[in-house]
This record gives sequence, structure tokens and C-alpha cells, in this order.
Amino acid sequence: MADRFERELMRGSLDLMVLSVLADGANYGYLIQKRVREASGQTVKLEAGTLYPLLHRLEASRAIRSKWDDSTGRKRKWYELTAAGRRRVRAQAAQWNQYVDCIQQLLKPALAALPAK
Amino acid sequence: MADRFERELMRGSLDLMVLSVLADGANYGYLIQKRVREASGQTVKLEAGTLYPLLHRLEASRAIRSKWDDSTGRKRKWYELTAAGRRRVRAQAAQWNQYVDCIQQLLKPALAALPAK
DNA sequence: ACAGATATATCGAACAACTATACATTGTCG
DNA sequence: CGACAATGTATAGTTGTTCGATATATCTGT
Repeated sequence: MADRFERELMRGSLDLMVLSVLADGANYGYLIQKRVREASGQTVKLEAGTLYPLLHRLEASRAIRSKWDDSTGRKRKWYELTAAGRRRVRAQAAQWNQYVDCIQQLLKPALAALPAK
Repeated sequence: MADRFERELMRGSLDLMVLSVLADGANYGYLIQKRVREASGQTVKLEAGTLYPLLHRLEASRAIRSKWDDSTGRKRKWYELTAAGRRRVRAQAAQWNQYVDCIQQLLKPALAALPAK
């Protein structure tokens, strides 16, 4: 992330980011982290210390479910959406769009009122 | 706000909301609150206990500046953007757009992968 | 006179995110 | 072969934001 704002900005929508990644298919922590990083053009660095507690919270709330994979040398914990999780992605995506519209409505007149640069 | 998610969602972008309102012209707390509420179609309720500390933070960081108006019966504290505040609105707006794009990139394949409903 | 809207403010609780740290394995480069 | 980077998950402690509750005071309509 470029600076402090970008960090703060993410607060509250990290859930949606992670759920979105999992909606696209089962995945494990480290890869989820990379996926988010790439989707943001390297600007959003979802730290491990943020991601793992978040995954645990999502699991505790039954939006996702996990399963260890010990078959390979590196132990990986795979996560996948539950039915409730899928409902949640749809609901949160709808709210996200609504929220974006709201910000746009405030931002449009604001930028128009600001001097060109 | 409808539910818990919407509340969490706002975290981190309340700054931008308030700064946007002020970019559109000087304003005072109570009206800022109503403006945000209306822009969101009544879904975002920016609580007084959230707004006033936020305004104080913004003032402490010199993005805005305040002035009491005692000329009318009701005392109002007017806020306006500083030059630094205007720069901040532009910068944060740019970051916001970038961030929205990022979420969209994650959300698009996610929704495509989910069953129709 | 009273209720409800206007208007600002602060405190404490709850909680999310970050930093730092820990630990173990695998691949790479010299 | 030894060091270092990358892979992979996890937690403890700190900080900061948001919220609900509460306080205070004025104005308007009934």
C-alpha cells in the first residue's frame, strides 16, 4: 500500500475481498494473500497477521470451512465457502455497490468544486 | 444502516465522506451528518459519537479548520477545508477509485462463479 | 408546558488491523 | 553444504476507530 490512507481504506471490506476470492474457488491463506495483492496491482498488501485472524473469524461465523492438507510437504489449510458464505458474498456485494454509489454521490460535487489542481 | 456489515464497511472511508462534503462548501456537524445520510438513501447513519471525534481528528491533522458561529441562537461550529485538506480530498479520491477497481476485479469472477441465486 | 428537532461533546466498551514474533519446511544460489 | 529467500500458518500486544449512552442547551410547534 502506498500510504496510511490506503491501509485505513481497506478496513471493513477485507471480509468481502477474502470471501470474493473464495467464491472463485477453494483456496488457502498464502495464495489468497497473493491473489489480493495481484488484483490490486501490488498496492494492497494483506498482511499475514491480518489475514489469518480474519479467516478464523470467518470460519467462526460459519461463512467458510477449512480442511488441512498434509499430502504435500507443506501443510496447507484449505478454505471454502459454506452455503451461508455464498449468501453472504451476494449480500455484501450488493451492499458494496450501494456504498460505492453513495461515495460517488458525495465525491462528484466535491471534485467539481475543487480547483482543477 | 441495514445490518452489521454496512457499519463495518464504512470504516476507513468516513474521512473521505466528510472531506467530500466539506469540499462542496463549508458546513457544520449536524448538517454534514444529514448530508451523508441523504446521499446514502438513508442507509448510512453517521452517528454523532462518530462524527464529532472524526471532525476533531481531521482538524488536528490540519485537513480542516473550524470557527464558531454564535450569531444565531444555536451555536454552530463551521468547518472548512484547508489547502492541505483539498489536496487530501483529491489524493484520497484517486485512491478510492483505485481501490474500487481492485474490489471489482475480485468480485466479478466471484459472482460469475456463484450459482444464479 | 412539553415534546421533538437542532447542535455539539465526551466516555467506555467492543473489536478490527497492524507490527512483531514465532516456527517449520522447501527451493535456490554461491 | 550452508545461507538465505520464499512458502505456510499462527498468536500476542498495541493502537485506533466506531458505536451506544449520556450530557447539555436552544428553538419550534402544539
